[in-house]
Amino acid sequence: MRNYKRSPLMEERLAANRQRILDAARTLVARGGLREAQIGAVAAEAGLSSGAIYRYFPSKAELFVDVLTEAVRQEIEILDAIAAGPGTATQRLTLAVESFVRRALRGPNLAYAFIAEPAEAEVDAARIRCRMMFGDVFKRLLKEGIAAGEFPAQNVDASAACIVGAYTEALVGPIAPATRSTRSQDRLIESVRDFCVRAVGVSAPITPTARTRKSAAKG
Amino acid sequence: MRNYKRSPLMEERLAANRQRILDAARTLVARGGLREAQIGAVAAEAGLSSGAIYRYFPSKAELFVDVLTEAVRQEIEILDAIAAGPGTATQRLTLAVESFVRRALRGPNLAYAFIAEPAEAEVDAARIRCRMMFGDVFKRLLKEGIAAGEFPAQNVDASAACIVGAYTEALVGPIAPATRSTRSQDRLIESVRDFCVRAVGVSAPITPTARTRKSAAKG
Amino acid sequence: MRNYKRSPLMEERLAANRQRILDAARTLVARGGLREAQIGAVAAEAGLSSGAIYRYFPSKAELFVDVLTEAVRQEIEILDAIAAGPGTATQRLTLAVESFVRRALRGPNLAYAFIAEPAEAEVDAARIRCRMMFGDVFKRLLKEGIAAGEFPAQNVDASAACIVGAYTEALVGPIAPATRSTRSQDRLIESVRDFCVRAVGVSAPITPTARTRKSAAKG
Amino acid sequence: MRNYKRSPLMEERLAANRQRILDAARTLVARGGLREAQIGAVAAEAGLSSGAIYRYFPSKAELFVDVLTEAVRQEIEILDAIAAGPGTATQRLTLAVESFVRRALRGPNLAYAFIAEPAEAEVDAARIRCRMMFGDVFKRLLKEGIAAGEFPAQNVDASAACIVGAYTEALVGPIAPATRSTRSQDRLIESVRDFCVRAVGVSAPITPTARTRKSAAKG
DNA sequence: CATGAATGAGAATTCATTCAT
DNA sequence: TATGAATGAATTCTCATTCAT
Repeated sequence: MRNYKRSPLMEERLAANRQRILDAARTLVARGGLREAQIGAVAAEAGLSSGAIYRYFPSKAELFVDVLTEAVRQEIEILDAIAAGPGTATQRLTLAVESFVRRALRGPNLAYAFIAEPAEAEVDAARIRCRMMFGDVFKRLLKEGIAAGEFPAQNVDASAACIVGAYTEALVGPIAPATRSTRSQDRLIESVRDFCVRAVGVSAPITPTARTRKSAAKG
Repeated sequence: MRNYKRSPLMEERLAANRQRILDAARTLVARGGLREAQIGAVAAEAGLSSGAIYRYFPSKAELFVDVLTEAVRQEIEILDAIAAGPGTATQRLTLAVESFVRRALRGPNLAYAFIAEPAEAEVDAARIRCRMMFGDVFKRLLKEGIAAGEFPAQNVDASAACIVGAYTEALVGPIAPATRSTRSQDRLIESVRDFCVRAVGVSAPITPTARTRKSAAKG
Repeated sequence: MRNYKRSPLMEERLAANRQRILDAARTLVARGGLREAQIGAVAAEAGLSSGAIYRYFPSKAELFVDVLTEAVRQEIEILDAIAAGPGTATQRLTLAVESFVRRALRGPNLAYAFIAEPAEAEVDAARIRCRMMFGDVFKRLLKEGIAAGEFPAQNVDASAACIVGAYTEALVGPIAPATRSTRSQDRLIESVRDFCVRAVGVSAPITPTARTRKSAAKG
Repeated sequence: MRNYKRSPLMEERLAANRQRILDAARTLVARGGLREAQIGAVAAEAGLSSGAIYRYFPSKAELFVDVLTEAVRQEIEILDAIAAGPGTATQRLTLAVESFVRRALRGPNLAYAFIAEPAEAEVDAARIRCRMMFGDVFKRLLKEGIAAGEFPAQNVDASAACIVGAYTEALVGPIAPATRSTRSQDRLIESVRDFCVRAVGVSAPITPTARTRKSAAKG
């Protein structure tokens, strides 16, 4: 508790340890869900002792809140970049959904655990907050599109939530097994994307060419 | 030896107990997720001892499989009735989604359990089966609508999953707190319904009047 | 508790029930050991309810004490008859051991459970008493044989216990699997018999012919 | 990461704890059989928490397998040394039995566990193995004695089992209470020893003097 | 600061025994 | 008297958290 002689070197080391713990937790959740991510296992994966975890996080719940928050922040940043980018609202929505879905398919278990798996109340609350953050991105896009006359008037809260729910189900639900060919994954992504775009009221969804996708969507 | 006292009265009492256990489990899951629904808590909620639970269900896992199955069977029946009823595919899809959403907003929020923790393998398997059952109803409707020229060609598996996911999220997600006015609930229901109908490619979703609704949709 | 109108018919019926319970318990112990012989299982096997067991026996422990005692009494009677019968001490010891071993091999699991398997303290105490009863038969024979000059002087308590222990091990121990040919069982019986007879000091054990055996040993 | 504190001191402490657990289990089994030796009781006897047991042993069954194995290994080593030592087969058999019996009479009455309840399958299997190991020592001695013409031809499997059974009964049976004078213990030991030696066919068992015993038998 | 052994509060499940019907 | 549903204490094992080294 007393800050005696905390050199920059030590500071760095501590930050590195903290990150290692977060990474370890994330890895384990992705591998086997929260159920498998016990403190002891996280510590082992991080190359630390279980006691050490409590130097960096006050409890298991707070650790996983941080893991979740960190994981989601990256996604949000990417979505925000797309939403703030060039193009019509329709184009940006299309890209955003596609990017979101595509990235989620890469680490399905992490997405699964954090989107769907309940945990302690604290973690659960964080999960809800994260879903809201995702929804907000889409909500902003919807508002813009409606203002621009691209989409019909609608309950943007509901539509945003529906978008998040739609791809979540399509990804973690029964039709989304982990072992799929790239091609079939592509088709799934496109299907979900088109579903969402149609849902907001675009009668003829655009289908970006590969080139368009490459240049605009990083995810 | 002789069935001295296997009276209809007792028979009734047993059935009532079984139902009380199922209801208690359902209530607890709705309240705090599977995590909070321990055998002891379920027993207390049902007004029985924990040992008694095992007279009616061989294990915790099987109890919750039954809870899920029972809850879902009711919904599926109603959805099936609507899907098999009169009207265009568009009309029936509209009604089905609306009915589904409306019912879920009532009563304990069991929908939550559908995306809940993978818990024991047995429960998880049941969860997946249930989601697929829901999806199948919508899938059939979609196929009919496409055949009838009402909806554009699309990946019906993905679209069905998206519909299930969309309303699930809208119900259990951040925008669906239990304490809302009837009016705002109605608006939410209509928003989700319209989202889904648009999503399958109907450019101008119908908005059934209250009278139409009353006469056709029971949920 | 009050003896109101206990007809002879009822009396008979109660005795029959009691015996059925004892038989059921014995059967179950023989089948799977005390571990498998729960009150509920005994009741089912006896065609009664578990509550009924407590009309006839005050507790599980006392039931099994009775089962044990009854099972052992039969054996003791047979052994006593042999011991009190004709022939030299050596001949009678030979027959007694052989009879004992032979009968035990018929229901190996019952013998096993009651000779070897510990249980509640009460049952355990009864088990000890039974072993002593067996030992006493041999002890008497030993004393007679020593008095007659057939056996050398020895600690008859120890020798009697050793005889009981010797065949117990040979029967329930690793070399006594249940599935054996009659012939190999016969050889085992003879080996144990000869071991015991030699052990008490008979230098050249007799080997009774089949005829001798048939006529003298009932077991 | 770095093994900061894996000091020899801690290493020692862990080994001591492990041994304390084994000793505690052994004590409890000797006192009241496997039935009384629950994890909680073992932990208390060892001065640890029940959770700590699982740091040293993966399950209750494996703990007791280890208890049995450890107890038996010591005995087998001593018996083997005697069997491989100098002297005629008769002399060595005499010493082996005596040593075995003598040691069993000391210390906690673990011999009991050798005929104890089939408990978990794992423990049971270990129990059978241990009995066979004891039997094998005697079997080898018997074979040598027969080859040397000291003992008559006989079923060495049965005889070996009988020897193990004889002293087991004499030790754990009704005639062997723990509270006896040294003198009466000595007499019991000699009686059992002579019984076994006679049993394998030695007509005039030797009775080693105290001096012979001291010099040859350590147990 | 790091370690990991130890803790101990649960959690699911079993089963002898009781008691209302 | 017989029934068998209900009880609840007991048991094994888990794992987040603490703390002596």
